[in-house]
Amino acid sequence: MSPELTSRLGYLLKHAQEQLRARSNAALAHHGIDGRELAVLIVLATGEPASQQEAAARLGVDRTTMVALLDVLEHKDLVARTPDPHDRRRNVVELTAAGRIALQRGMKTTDEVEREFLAPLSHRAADQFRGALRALVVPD
Amino acid sequence: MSPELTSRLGYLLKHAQEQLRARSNAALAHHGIDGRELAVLIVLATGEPASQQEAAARLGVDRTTMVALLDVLEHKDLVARTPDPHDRRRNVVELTAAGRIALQRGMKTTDEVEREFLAPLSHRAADQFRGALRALVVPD
DNA sequence: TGTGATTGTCAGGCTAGCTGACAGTCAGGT
DNA sequence: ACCTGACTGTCAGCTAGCCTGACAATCACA
Repeated sequence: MSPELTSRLGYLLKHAQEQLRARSNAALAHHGIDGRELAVLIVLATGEPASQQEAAARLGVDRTTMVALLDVLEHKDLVARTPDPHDRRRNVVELTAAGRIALQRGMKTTDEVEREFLAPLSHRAADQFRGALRALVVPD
Repeated sequence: MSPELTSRLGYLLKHAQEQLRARSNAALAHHGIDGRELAVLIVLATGEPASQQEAAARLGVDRTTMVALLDVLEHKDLVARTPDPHDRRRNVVELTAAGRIALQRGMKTTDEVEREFLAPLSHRAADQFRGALRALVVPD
């Protein structure tokens, strides 16, 4: 392994992300969802019922991307789109009962995957790593 | 921002990677290369002259991906492919003089970008973050 | 009323990466 | 010397993920 490369942040972040993504998706496959879909379920479960655009903004994706994401989740009966009576341009997107179950199981699964992924670090180092990442990503 | 989401490792890693990638590419654009291409230059500069396949392995990409990457870099006159006299199946890939200059400038630029990216962390926390990432990604 | 903004949707394009095939070349056994 | 199998670079074609630009329906407000 090239020593120069493994000290470049870009390389390390890319490969860390890719590796965690692969492991998460493999584990989540048993529940019939992937990491991106689980993230949508999480967003929809927190806070008030959201329009598609609000959900997209919270997740940090484009609203046109959210359309396809919800198409899949709706087809799996994990979320439901209903027209907002107060603003007929909007859809209110909510978890179904099956969606809430998938959310719980998915979170448990990815918790376990994260723990294994961070296993090379001490408990303390893992916490610091998480904190540093959050400080870098979450504004202010 | 959804509090649940910002404590998921997958979300944080993905957005950290994406943000650093965008900043690096913006800064590197002045030198006519992007982050992926710089990574190839780094790989080629470290260790002995490599075949395309060795370079691909060191970089962690597929050999078919390396073909396209080198096509671009060769067209920019930053690398040169020459047939290996000891094994005519192989190409020996090396940096040109312009490639070495681009490498130096690119590394300097991304060093600066990395520093800005890690600015929210203390010097000490940034070092620990780097170390943790390396421990997670680099095998053994 | 009507003018501009907003929402969900879709078509099309782009990037990055993979798989599978191919010709050319090498190595080892017979 | 030959043959079989493995390896190298290359290309075509596919997929996933994401974006831009357009559109109709709807809203807000002068």
